[in-house]
Amino acid sequence: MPPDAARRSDRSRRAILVAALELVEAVGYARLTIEAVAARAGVGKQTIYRWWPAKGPLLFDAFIELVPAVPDAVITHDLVGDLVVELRDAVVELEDRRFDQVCRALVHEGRTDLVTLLLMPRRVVLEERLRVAHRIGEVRADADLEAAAELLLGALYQRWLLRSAPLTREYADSVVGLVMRALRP
Amino acid sequence: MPPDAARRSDRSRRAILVAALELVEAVGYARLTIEAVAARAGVGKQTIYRWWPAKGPLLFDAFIELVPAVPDAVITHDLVGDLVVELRDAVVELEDRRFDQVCRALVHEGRTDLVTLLLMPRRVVLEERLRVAHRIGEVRADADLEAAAELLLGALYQRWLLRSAPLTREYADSVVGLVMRALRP
Amino acid sequence: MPPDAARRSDRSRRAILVAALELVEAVGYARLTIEAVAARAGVGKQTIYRWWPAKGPLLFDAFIELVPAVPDAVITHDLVGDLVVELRDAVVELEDRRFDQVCRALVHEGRTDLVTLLLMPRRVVLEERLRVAHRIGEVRADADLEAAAELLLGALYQRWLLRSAPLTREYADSVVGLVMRALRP
Amino acid sequence: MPPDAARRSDRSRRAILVAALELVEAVGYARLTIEAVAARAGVGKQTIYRWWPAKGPLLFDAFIELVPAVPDAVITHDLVGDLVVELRDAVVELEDRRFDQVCRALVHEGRTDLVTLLLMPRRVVLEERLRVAHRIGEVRADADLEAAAELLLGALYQRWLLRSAPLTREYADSVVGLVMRALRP
DNA sequence: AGTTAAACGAGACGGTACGTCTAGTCTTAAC
DNA sequence: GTTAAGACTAGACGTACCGTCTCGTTTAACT
Repeated sequence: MPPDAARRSDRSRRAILVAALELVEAVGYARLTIEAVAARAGVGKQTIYRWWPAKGPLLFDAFIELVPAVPDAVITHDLVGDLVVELRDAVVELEDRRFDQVCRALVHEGRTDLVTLLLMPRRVVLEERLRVAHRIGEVRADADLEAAAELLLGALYQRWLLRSAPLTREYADSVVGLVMRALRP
Repeated sequence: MPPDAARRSDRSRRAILVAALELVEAVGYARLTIEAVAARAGVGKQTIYRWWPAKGPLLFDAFIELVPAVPDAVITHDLVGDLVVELRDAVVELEDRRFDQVCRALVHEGRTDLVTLLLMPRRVVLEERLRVAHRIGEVRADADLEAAAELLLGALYQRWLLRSAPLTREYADSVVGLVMRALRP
Repeated sequence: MPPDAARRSDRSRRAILVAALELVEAVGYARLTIEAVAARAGVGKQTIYRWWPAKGPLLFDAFIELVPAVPDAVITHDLVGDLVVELRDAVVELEDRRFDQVCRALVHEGRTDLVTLLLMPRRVVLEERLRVAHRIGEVRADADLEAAAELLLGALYQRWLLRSAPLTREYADSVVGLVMRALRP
Repeated sequence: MPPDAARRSDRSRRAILVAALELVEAVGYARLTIEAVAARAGVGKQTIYRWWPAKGPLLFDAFIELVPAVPDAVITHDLVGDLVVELRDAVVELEDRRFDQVCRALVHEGRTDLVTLLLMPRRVVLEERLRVAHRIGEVRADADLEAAAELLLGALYQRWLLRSAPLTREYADSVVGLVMRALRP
């Protein structure tokens, strides 16, 4: 029989998500065990296995539920400034241990769906901002805005994942500078 | 006592590396166990633990030893063409299951040193090519070549790791196009 | 609060007892679970736990209620014949899978009270028959009839429980023969 | 691969047997878990599972190894006295908590083979004593000595297993008295 | 050539965590 | 307003690997 979501104990569900998030922050994803989550949540292991197929989705839910979502970017008259703000914000997010641990793990497990849900909002915001700029001629008419947004964030994400160099705010600035050169009319 | 490399059995060493590479290709990094490698190589577990501290370095060695290195890029008079060739080559490399599995795992384990050894050569080649172009004025005098090279590859690496979209040759081309706009005088 | 027997659903009660007996016959006592009984009876587990403290008493009730009691032994003028009939009857009872499973389990759980209720009747019948024989001098005046009855049945019960040898009718006969030698004047 | 008995750690083996016996005495067979045995013995669970298929055989080995075997009965000129001594001895054995728990459990699990190994020695001794008596005419020529030995012990075993009445020394005496009446010429 | 010390194959060991199972209790939706 | 359904806590189950630790057996360098 499949579990009956209607009868689900919200108390247990929340306790599990909280415990999972606390533990992933404390010991990291790799050393986090379902047994420890169950123990800390005061919950039977089966209750976790009943509702989540694996560590990854569990932590995804924990993150989604308990960590506040990124606010929409404000759109001012300063394109470069707005992009810089947005990228710096992304850097801050990547420095959050919980986001870092959960997201890395999902990447590693190939949970593209979940990774996308975590990362996509930033792309959307970036594209929206570029589209506004595009409409008023601040950006080349034939520019591929999607590709540009991907490039902006991709630069950060690559450094973040590969740890090839520190993820500084200056780096974010320089990426914006470089890409803007390619976008300007 | 530290192990005495002089007496090391080359037969066992090679058998281990071959077994490791075959297994990582067959079952992936996560499901690969030292026990399985030892069994397949016809070797005692201790012989592996004696010479490698962990799965990661073992597979790194296996990859380095058994997979042919990428040849240096030729430098022609066609800058865009050369960059495109190099990026397409990188895509081919990322599509090799063994490279993919080993490299992803090293990324995930934070073995930045080893990852760098695997990925850096491409950056170096790219920078060299850009430097030649810079010298002859094909590229803006004030361009940050390091950043540009990182951006070019970063675009690929991010898609590769995040699996956010397919890693096509067309994508490589479009990245070169975009970045070149930022580099031209 | 204690369960209120007045409100008890007789329908559920009977369904539970029937299911329990069918299951114990089908899978044996050890593999019988309360969960399975509840499922087969179309009853909630709690309804079982409300009225029975454990598997043992439940099966005891099931047995008592649904399996016909042993009839009183007929008393003829043939003492040895009567004893033999009675012991052979006991052997038949022990070969009933339901009796065997339930009774063994109760023995193992140390439910002496319930075991006694199941086995005592045979002892009583045997003692009665011996007492008649005693009265008419067929049995030694100073014989301990209780001990004799216990010995007669004990021989069977020990073989039954220990499975040290097959429980045949011949064995029953030989036991009667041996004990009768001790009882005759 | 089957375990290699030659490399077996005697230290662990003994620690396991000791722990098992202590635990079965402390908590009884049913509540004894392999996990607890492993923990108390300071041993990995796998080391138990490697060498024993189940709780039953483990405890059998523990009992056989650590509890002194019953000495052979002395044969004096006093038949009744010798039988009484032997039966009283059996009662003492049955009162040993470890023997009781282990043996009951083996009975319940239907491990007739192991039960036989535990109980048979007493039968053999009894039969030997009766055979001596038979040879010198203390016992009827046509007596079935096997059946007599079984009856003597069966009386005890049945009371022991059924707990139908206390297992006293007086009871042992009275059983000897009754059976002897059947055996005397 | 004989000695000897290290690496070797094998695999048992103490552990950790897995994912599954059953017991017995507690909760909820529906009749 | 009782009951079926079933989710819950608890914890043992038996398995898979971990990384360490002997065992005897090669193997190769130094007498």
